[in-house]
Amino acid sequence: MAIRIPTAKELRSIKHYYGFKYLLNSQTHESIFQKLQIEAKYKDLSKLKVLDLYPGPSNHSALFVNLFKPAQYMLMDSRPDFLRHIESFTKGTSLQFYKHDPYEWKSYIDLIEKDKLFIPSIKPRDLVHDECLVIANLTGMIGEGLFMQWLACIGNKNWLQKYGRIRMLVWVPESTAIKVLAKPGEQIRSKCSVVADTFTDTRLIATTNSTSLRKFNSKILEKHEPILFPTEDIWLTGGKPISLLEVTPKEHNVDLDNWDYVTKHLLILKSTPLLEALDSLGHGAKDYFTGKLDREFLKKTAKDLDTEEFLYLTNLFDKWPFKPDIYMDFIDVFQDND
Amino acid sequence: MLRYSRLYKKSNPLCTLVRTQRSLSSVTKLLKPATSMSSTALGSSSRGGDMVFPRPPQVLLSTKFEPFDRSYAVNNASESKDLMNLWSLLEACLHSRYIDRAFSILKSLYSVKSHRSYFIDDYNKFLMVYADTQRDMKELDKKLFEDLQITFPACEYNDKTLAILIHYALKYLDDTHSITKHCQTYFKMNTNGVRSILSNVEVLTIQDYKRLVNDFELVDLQELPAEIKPLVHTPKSLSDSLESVSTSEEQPSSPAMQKPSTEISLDSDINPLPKDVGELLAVDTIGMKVVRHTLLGLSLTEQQKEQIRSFNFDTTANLLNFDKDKENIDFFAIYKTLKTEEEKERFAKALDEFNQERQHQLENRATDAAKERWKHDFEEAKARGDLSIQKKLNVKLWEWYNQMLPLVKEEVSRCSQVMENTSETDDLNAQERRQNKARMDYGPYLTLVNPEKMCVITILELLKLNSTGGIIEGMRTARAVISVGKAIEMEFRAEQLLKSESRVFKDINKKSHEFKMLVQNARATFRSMKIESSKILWPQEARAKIGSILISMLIHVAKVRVEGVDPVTNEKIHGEAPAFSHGYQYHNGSKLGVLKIHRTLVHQLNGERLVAAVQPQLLPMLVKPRPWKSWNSGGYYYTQSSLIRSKDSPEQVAYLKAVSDTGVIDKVYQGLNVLGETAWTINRRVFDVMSDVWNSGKPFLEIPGIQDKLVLTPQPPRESDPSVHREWKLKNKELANAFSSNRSARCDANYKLEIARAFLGEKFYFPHNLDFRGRAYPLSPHFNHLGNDMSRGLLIFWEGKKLGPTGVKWLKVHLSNLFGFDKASLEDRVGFTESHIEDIKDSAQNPLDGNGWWKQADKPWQALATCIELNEMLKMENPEEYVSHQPVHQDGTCNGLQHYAALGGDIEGATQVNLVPSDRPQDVYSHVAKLVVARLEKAARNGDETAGLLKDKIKRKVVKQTVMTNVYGVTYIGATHQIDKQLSNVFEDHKQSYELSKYLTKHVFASVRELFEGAHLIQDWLGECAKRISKSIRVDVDEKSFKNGNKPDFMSSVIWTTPLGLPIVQPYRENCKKQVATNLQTVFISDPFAVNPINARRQKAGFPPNFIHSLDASHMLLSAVECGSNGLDFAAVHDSYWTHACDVDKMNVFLREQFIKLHEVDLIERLKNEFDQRYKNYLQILKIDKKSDLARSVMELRKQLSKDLGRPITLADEIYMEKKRIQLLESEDPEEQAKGKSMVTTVSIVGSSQDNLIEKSKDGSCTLVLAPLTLPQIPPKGDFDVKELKNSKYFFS
DNA sequence: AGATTCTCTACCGACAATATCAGTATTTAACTT
DNA sequence: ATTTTAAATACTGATATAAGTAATAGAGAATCT
Repeated sequence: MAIRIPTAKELRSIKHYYGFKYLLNSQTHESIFQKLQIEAKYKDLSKLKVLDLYPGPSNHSALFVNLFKPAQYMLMDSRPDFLRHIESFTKGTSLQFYKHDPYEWKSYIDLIEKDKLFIPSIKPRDLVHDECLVIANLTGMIGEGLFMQWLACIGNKNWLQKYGRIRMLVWVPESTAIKVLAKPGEQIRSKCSVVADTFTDTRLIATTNSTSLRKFNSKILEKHEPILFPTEDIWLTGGKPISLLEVTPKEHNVDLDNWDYVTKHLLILKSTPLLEALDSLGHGAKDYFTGKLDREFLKKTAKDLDTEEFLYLTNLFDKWPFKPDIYMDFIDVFQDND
Repeated sequence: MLRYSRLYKKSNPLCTLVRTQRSLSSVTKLLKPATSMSSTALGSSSRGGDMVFPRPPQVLLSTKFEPFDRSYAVNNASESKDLMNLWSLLEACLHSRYIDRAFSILKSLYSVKSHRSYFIDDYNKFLMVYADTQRDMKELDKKLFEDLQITFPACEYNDKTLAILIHYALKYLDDTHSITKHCQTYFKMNTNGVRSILSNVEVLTIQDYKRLVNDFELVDLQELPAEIKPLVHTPKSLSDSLESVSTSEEQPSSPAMQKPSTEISLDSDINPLPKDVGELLAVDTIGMKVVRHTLLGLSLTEQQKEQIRSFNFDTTANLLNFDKDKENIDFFAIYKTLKTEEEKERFAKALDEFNQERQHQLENRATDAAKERWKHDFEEAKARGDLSIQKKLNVKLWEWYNQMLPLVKEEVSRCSQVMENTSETDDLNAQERRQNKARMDYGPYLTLVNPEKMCVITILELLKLNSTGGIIEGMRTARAVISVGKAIEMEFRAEQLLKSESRVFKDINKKSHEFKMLVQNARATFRSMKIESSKILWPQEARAKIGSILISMLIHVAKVRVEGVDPVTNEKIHGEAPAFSHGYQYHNGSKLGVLKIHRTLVHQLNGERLVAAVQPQLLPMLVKPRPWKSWNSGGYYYTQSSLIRSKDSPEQVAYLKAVSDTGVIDKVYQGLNVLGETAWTINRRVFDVMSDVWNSGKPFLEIPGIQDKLVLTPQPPRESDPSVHREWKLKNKELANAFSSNRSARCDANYKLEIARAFLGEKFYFPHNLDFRGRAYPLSPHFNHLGNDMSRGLLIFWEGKKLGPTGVKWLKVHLSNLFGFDKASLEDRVGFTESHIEDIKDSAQNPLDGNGWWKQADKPWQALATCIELNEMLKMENPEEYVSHQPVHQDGTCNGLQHYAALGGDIEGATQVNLVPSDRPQDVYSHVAKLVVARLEKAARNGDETAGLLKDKIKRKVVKQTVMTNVYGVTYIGATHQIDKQLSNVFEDHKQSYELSKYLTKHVFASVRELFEGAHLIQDWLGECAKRISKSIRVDVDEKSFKNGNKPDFMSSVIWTTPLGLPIVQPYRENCKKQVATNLQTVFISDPFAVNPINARRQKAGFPPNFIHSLDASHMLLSAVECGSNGLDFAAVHDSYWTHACDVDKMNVFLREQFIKLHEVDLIERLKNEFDQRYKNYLQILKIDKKSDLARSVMELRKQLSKDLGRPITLADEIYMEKKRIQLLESEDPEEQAKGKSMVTTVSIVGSSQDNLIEKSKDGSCTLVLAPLTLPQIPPKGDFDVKELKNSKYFFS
């Protein structure tokens, strides 16, 4: 039996959205799922476990269950204003609800290891996990930060990603999507797009049809052909546009600490030729690197570099006998004790 | 020249200046005429006798917002900012002799109309330099004529201009006739009398005066300034030596001539010193012989005499003893052994003479001294053939210095070329052209100090900043560049002062003591004048720029040997790496520029003693500080400091300058001078103990132990849970934090000990200045009597006084107080000490090996010092005969509340803070605790469980901090945290203790409020006033700040005058920082000249405590003056007053008298009057009920007006109209006055309404209206009469 | 006009974000009359 | 030589940065709709 999809009417009582935005148009959701080719990616839907984080109104959740009937569909949220709503509409359905804060790492440990309510199977890393899917909405204020941390988790292979390369469908603010999808050479190319490039295949599935659409990398738009939906479909109206990303983890073997240090520092001076920018890596970095790299390459800037080039530099950095202590790379906040 | 001005235009504020002119003039036109405001001053100031409360000077009460005083008489923020920059640049260009550019800057200055009347000052500066380079009188006359007639027609010469002409006439003309003719003409041209011309001692030299008086007889001796007179005309007894002296320039080292009247045998070893040091030194070396002679003439032991004989009095070689193994003369020990007053006096004089010279050296030759040390160590190492890989630090520094120097010289010469436009401009690429353009900006500043010094300064500054700003092995770039820039500026000022001083006094030699004193006196006057004249500070931007240039050069050359591991072969390899490296770090997503110091260098620095980094300019002074005479003249001799530490607020400075010379703040000067005149020395016994502890490297009391390098915990495996990673990061941050706070604590202690060591046996003084509320602070950082227990324990008075009967008692009380046993009666405190006589003896005799009783004290080091003193005293047959040097403290019991209680007249409150005589001291904290308990019990009886849970837990300690901070306006949430800190010791559960804290805080607040009812009403009143003032609008508000047709920016800060006449301006404004490009990176700095919108929140929160602090500061200074004039040595830490044990009773009487005197006047009423005057005609925005009649009539008028205007009326329009109305009302013309009276504006409607308008009717729709600013009524005062204080012995105890 | 979202959070001494780019303003040059 | 126009440069303001919101939570102001 199909689960009733919450209507806009019953959401009216919810006042606080904590800055979160949700797409409420079921039709669009349906075409999104279609585009995602869920059945193709998860051959055995009866084994599929879905973890839905910050589901909010949860109408996409209901739709998903109705469409694909996965083995398990777990919602996780803890925002007071949504609790009542989620509780009431999941009652008597196959949707499960875990009342914990998806922001907390501990919530996942509790869910999986303590309460054992949602147990992802462990899958080898040579393939994408085909029995587990994460759906999340990170359009709130803390969203971008959390998203970046999740991406880092893919790199680290920890958190949920320790069970295998678990695919994630994440709603993010459009600005975040633009950033993450930036390619080498672009102005907004930044650490997070390098992270996304290095550890994931990220596709733009759907996005708001807004004027800022042009800020996306045009090639990406062409290639991904995202579904466009009007601003009016977003609940709470009048807000900023949002986008849906499909994040598919890649297998990798990156020297993370050094890589992190190198990319972070180089991208500070992202439009400065490497010849100069490299010097900020440590005492005498310029001398070392100029001896190891050819002139043409040194004319490039950090924002032009692709994944491979960053990895190459990381490797060089690691081999540098006089490299600085990368673990001292933080600031000791001044605190008064009186 | 045209070319210059073109270039100049390109890169300088001139263009913006000219641009803004148009929009400006429209604003200026609207300003009230200058005359209208001075009439608003409070009555006529009948100043009689001992006026403690002088009327504030008129300028302070002007309703017109004047961010700058007369020379800054500009009322547009951006314009004044440009002016400051232009001045700074002019000064720099003149010093570097870029005449043409200077002239073009003059032209831009001239174009600023509002500045026109002061333009001549700038021109005079130019003229002096011009004359110096021109060397021809005819040219000079011609130039002046041209300039004043044609180029600057609106500018008129003044007496200083004439003085300049006279000076150069005397210099360049050689025949008597033409000199006489010229000078006569000039004198005739005077604008304010011949005397006024002659008063320009910074222009005319002693030689000039002599020639004018003696040779040409153009002026009478009586016309000369008082300080100069004796130098020109010397009394008979001195004329002989003077005669020989004045010719000594021609015959520099003829031994016969230098034989002075005193009978010191003069060896012929008068070393001619390097030319640039000036002739003064050579002579002073002889002076030092006099010192030695005088000292030897005292009745000393043979050993002491031998010490003195072998002591090198050459100050260039023997400044302060920073050498650990060397023992300087212990002047203090000698002084103590002297028996007669006469001998002491002679000794003091000789020492003072010696110290005068040393002070001079200390302030001036600091950087050279550092350089010499490096060189010395280098050469020593070279001689030993020991230039090994692990070089001594100083050897490295010397090498860096030598490599850096040519680079700096090169850059300086490039700058000069650019400035003089001699560089090839054609075949330059874009990069170089841009660089040259940048040189136009910083060039003038970079060429001011010689390259050698700049190198040394750069190196020293960077080393000093090691591990600051939260960077583990390095520093923040922004801090570094500005520090270096500032240091260069400081050096420049000192150098400049020294140079011009020796210019003026170069013709003088001095031999006899009396004559020397005269010269000294004249020099001091000269210095004051000179310092005042250089009021211009370098813009922050310029500092950052030159700082970055120098630092990047150092980065370029400074290399260290480093060790690394080849990752492939795993072999150790050696190499060379830059010692400094520029990079970035992130903090919460913000970038931060960082200058890293290489680890090997950091390790080396940690091993070194910190001698190298002690800023020698800002040490305690060896001679009495220069007395404060005006806002920027006082304190150190060559290092400029200002009376108040203004927080980058030109407004503060302007108000200060306005009163600086009017005499109204003389009491402030006097008070500060008393503080500065207190002579100190180091307590050697305590120092020895500390030194032992320090060298052991172990932690002891507040001295942390030596620590090895920072070891971070290893990273957990990558795949562990994110929370584990987070833990790891936090842990490391904690480790780093502990490490660096330990490091900085040890550094701090190290500084203190090093300075103390250097001053062992010396007599020294602390120059003071004020924070913006008027509280006094010593200028020397690191080590002073405001420091921690350690600093205080090291300090004793230089002068000793016999204890006498009361002294013995007070010394005992003092010890008891230091142990925290200070809530008992004085008798009991004496009892406390007497019951520990054995402990005291043990502590004094075996401080480290004994029982260590002293370590249990609240303030152990001071307790140790007092134990030692008591022990010595007890050795005396008659303890009362003991000569004590120990300062004894008298602390106000919650001084802020004392002032509040006096203001509010709370009887109960006054009793609790000891304003009322009592046989035991009252403890306000315990009392509040009691009140809280009473409340809780009552609540518990009514069935409040929370109260029941808490009622037994309320101790003094729980409420203490909150009661204390209550005066500072602690918020509910802040107090909750404080209490939670205490309660969490009792209650395990975090949540519970926080809940309880929230509950308890309410009761504590209520109790305090109950106890100090009147005080709190006043606190609220002050807050409300501050709020309204900071949200008020001046009628001639800057039109630009009406951004969106809405409210304008609020610009008025809270300003008041302390009882001592010191104007206080709260500096809290929004900080508008901007990015400024430098060589290394951009830095984010605020422009100190900018006038930004008010930060109303801080204004409001800050005013009550600041006002109270301004009162306690006044009280302290008044007490200081009183003590000073009664011969007491006096020192103070805000609300803790110190003097000799025997004088405590006297001091207590004085300070109570002064407190009464302070509060006899109704200070609150006085404040309100001042506010009413100052903020007269200011407007405020009110919310009134839309349906009220008043609102209706305002709306009516608005509708009418907007119909006339043909567009909707804005707030700006309303303000403009009101401005017009006020202008008319204040007009001289009766017709206009009448017009004003009949004029109706929205404001006048609201103003004339008798209703109480204050924000009523929250419900119902409201409308915003403009109203004249009104302040709330003063709350009623309680019945406490401050006169009761007279006999309250526990007021300060 | 009314709700929502920032911002602080006890005073003073005291101590600090930066790279990059789009868009606009101003200057310089290039060109025409 | 002067005026006009285009290109170049300078200046300003906006935005992104990293990636646990440090431990805490309520009042008051600023901003948005």
